[in-house]
Amino acid sequence: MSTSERLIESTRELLWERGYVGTSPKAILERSGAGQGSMYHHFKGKQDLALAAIRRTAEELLATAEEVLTVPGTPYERIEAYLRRERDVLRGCPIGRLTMDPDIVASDELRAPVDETLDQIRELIAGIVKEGKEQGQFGTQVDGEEIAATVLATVQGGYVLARASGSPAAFDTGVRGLLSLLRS
Amino acid sequence: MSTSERLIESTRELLWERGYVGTSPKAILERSGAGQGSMYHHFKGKQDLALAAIRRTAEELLATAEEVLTVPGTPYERIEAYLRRERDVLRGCPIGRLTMDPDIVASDELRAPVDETLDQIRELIAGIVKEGKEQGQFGTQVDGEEIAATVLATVQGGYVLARASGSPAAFDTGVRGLLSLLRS
DNA sequence: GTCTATACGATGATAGAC
DNA sequence: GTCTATCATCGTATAGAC
Repeated sequence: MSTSERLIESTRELLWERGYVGTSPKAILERSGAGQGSMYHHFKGKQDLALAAIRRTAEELLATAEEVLTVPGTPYERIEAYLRRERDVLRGCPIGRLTMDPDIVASDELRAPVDETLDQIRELIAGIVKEGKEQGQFGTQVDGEEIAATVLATVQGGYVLARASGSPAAFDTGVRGLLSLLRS
Repeated sequence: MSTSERLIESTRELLWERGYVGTSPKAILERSGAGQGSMYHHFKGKQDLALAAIRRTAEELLATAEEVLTVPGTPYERIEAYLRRERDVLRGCPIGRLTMDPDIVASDELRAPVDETLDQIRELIAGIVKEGKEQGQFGTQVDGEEIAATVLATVQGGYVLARASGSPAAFDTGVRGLLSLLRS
């Protein structure tokens, strides 16, 4: 792996573990094994490197979501697949966690990939719900965009509850609750 | 207000805005107007002061939740009151955001008030859902604990979506979706 | 492309005078 | 109780040699 690749991958890990404010260039250098000079040769600075890392993580997350949401099955089953997909719950969402970082939210450039990714996943889910409504699987009173936001929020909030309690159980409980409502 | 009070209040604000890793003793001193010596006289250090601040914020959040969840009305209406209560959505949850802070999650002492608060709110909601089931307002297939986790997760995740997009709208959309499911 | 040197303010705290 | 001084380390770079 090239030095620039190692820098990006190490930054991705650290951003996931410690967020943007909690990640120092020094920590990135130590983890990647790169030297000071290399980092500032390949990237303009911390923010520039973080941007590359976030963009890659965002792409990956979207790809995973697309994959899971297009498994064969009914609309309900595809949403269930998304909600129940394997996750490292206690690590939190590598994209969603960034929204709690003051420096990310303060920068339009850093926030953009976060916003776009969540938005695209939301649209995917909204389309599936719409399909389910047309097939009569969901009631006509439900709205695709709204349910999509609820599904995404349940996942993002599930991470919060799980990390608060130190156990993935709370995430699963919230998901089961939402699925029971989607079935009724 | 006493110096110690001003220190705690300033820390509460900064923890809400910037989290634990993003908050420096220096910033606290500047905001509170206190001097270095005062801070280390009243508190053992950053963590000790943060603990006092978090405990107070936790108490306040629980009190607000209790108040809203006991408004007169049906179980559905009380949960709706909780979901729709006035919030400074873009600021995020002063307690929930702490779960994305690596130093908070790494310390049992700092994490405890966060965990307990969310847990108590969850129990309050679970009790209300149970009541609603007994009154036949919710289907018998729904589980109080599960729905309570879903409600809390929708709120916590709503903050994430709102902050990602830079607008409170996503929070409201997720809430409306959940309410539509709870009605059906 | 990578390395070392250098810089300067911030971080988180201790010591001791008042 | 509060103030100022001092401290070692970290954070975030820039400069220039190799």
